Amino acid sequence: MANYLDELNEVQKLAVQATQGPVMVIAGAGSGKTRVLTYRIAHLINNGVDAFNILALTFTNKAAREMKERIAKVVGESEAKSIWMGTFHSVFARILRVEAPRLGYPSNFTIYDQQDALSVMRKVIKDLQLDIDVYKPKTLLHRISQFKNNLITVRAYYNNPELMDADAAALKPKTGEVYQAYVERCFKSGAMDFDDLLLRTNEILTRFPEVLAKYQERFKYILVDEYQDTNHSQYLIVKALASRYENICVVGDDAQSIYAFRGANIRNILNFKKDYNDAQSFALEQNYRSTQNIVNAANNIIKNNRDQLEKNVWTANQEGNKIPVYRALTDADEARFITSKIFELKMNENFQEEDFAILYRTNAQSRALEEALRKKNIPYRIYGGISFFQRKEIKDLVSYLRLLVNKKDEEALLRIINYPKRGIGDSTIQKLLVYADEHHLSLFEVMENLNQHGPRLGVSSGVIKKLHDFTTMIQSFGVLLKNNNIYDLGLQIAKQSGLLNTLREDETPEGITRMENLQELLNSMQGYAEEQEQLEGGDPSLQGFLENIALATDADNENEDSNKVALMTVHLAKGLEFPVVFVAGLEENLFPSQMNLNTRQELEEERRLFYVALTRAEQQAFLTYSVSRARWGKIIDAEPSRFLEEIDDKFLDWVNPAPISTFNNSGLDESIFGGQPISHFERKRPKDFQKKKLNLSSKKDLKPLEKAKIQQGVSAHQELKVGQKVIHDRFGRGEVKALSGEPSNEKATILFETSGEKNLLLKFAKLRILN
DNA sequence: GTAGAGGGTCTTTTT
DNA sequence: GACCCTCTAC
Repeated sequence: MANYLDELNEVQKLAVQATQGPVMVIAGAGSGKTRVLTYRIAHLINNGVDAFNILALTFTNKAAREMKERIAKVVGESEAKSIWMGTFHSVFARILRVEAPRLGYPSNFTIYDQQDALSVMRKVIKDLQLDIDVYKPKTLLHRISQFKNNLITVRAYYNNPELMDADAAALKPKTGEVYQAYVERCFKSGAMDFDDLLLRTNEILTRFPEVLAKYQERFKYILVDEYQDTNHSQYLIVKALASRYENICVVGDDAQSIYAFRGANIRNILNFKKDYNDAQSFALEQNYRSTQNIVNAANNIIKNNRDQLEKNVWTANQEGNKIPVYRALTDADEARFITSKIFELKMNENFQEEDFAILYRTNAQSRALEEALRKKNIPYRIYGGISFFQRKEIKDLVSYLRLLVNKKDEEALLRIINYPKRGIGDSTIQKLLVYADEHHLSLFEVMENLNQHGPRLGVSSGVIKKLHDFTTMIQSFGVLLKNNNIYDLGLQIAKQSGLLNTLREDETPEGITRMENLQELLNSMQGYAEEQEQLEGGDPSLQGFLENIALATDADNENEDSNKVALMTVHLAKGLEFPVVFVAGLEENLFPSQMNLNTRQELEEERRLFYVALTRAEQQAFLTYSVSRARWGKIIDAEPSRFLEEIDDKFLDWVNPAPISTFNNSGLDESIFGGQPISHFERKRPKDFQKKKLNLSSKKDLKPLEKAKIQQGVSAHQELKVGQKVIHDRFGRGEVKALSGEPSNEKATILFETSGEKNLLLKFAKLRILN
């Protein structure tokens, strides 16, 4: 147990041993960051620091859990348990359970997720009678999130002419009113959204010095992982808590800051030394994860960014293979390539499914990949997307539970008041809402006192009865809550509310899945209760369970140790590593995203994202792009990502630069650009062509021309002649027997030596001509 | 009060 | 192609 220091290199060791005062660790990709954090905490404890005085903030729940396990191995289970370790959101939610009443929130406040927040926002905009096309709920929610993350409260907003002018200029002069109404509505429901968890923590630490002092004393040693991704609100919390003892250690990598859209401020890490003059800093530069080729290629990419701290990531690992770059014709083709590579590597090199990850920029890209994986019977798991707890059937049952914990939770109530159907329709609900508002009551308070309020609602006695029945049912669940564990409670609610029956009636495959999901939720309730009961200081309560799932992410779902290919966005892959990584969809407007091309900062973030993607790979990386892709249900053209050209060709292996049957897109008027036929040249010297083309693409004004070349450059008619010998990836050698079809849809009849005669669509068949 | 059809919008990433 | 909203018919 004492020899953990021997497992560290010199710099790592110094970072672990510098226990006092502010410390910054800049940790390059794969440089053993987690190891340093883990051993640093262990080292603190071994040197007499009370585990109880340590606060460690991580980016995901999973990271916290894993670190805790590793620490337990060094210092023992019971010590490790006392450390406060978790995400900002979960740690401060826990603190707010105690402290939030100071701000008028109930201690059993609900945590509104994105869906809830969106739904509140829609109602707010409707209430204020604003044009929903101008006041877009999502946009406003994002704007308000920015306000909150910068500690701009409603009042601060109204005191800030610049912000108000900006919103007025954006034709949204009522933004302040929306903000205010949104905040009030959440408050009335006893609910906090994600940003509130940080904002309200800040508010409490600022307004109540005695509370601040309490937590400063408690958290004498603070560690923050992924510091480059903290936002201003998080930054201020850390700063306040650390200001007494200044035993703060931040770990991160500016090159991996990828959450600006969520308010992350890369300046926090860039300016750490200004915040703490006497800060020691350490740079971990040796990469233990990846091959030289991967590390070098990644360095090629990131050096194009202007805003960054000096560092030189290197590795002593073996050189490794070059990184294949595959040019696909369609997204399906891309998926096919990836899956066949997986298949091949599994067969030939003894890889397991779990050794592979397929990373992409947007969740929507998973579809084509899934289809291809299913076709080849390769087990996979998708991370992210719609998480389990966001599913309708799950949220329905959870809403019953939420209402039990917090009767003011309006989102929950409105979701279930008429689901399953019990004849309480929109007009009734509207009347209830208006009445509750006028009398400053919550909806449920009105419903609990129907004797008093019922006659004044202006609804029929039949409806009153229905409302009464619903209220009685909820109250009876409240009784169950007192006498049962949460699993039994959940089961009873599912039965008595009619949810279970409604789902059972639906015998479609989707319906059956929903049923299974509900069962899964109940299982997880049981699992949670059992686990927490065994845990010292555990919280087996319903409230604890709800908080847990509100802040859970998909990646946290430790779904047994199944052997599956992982599919996820690059964002989700941060902090993970895989022997073989595919980065798919390396196309302009996709990666980098078209939304992030407006400023240098945005583009640099996309570049960091690509850097993160590539550095996930240990032994082998593959990069793929497609010249056409289905988006918005339409097929659109695509050009290779500018990031590909940023990597030196000596690290890359262009797999199939120019198949003769180029995708021929008819959407663009080819006559505009004219066209010298360049196809001949392309085919003979594919690599040069690639290079040239990519270089061209960096010059903006040449883009249209370059595009035109891709589209009409290599017409199959120019290339293919009857009698020509060709080779096909799957069918092998053959001879062209006939050509037919429109220019955009040409077909060739080819007699293959082994597979017989085939009729192939040239835009999909990858043929090479044999001379 | 409900169900189903049709039409418009949207997707970049997430605690 | 998914989702949400609105409209229409019962």
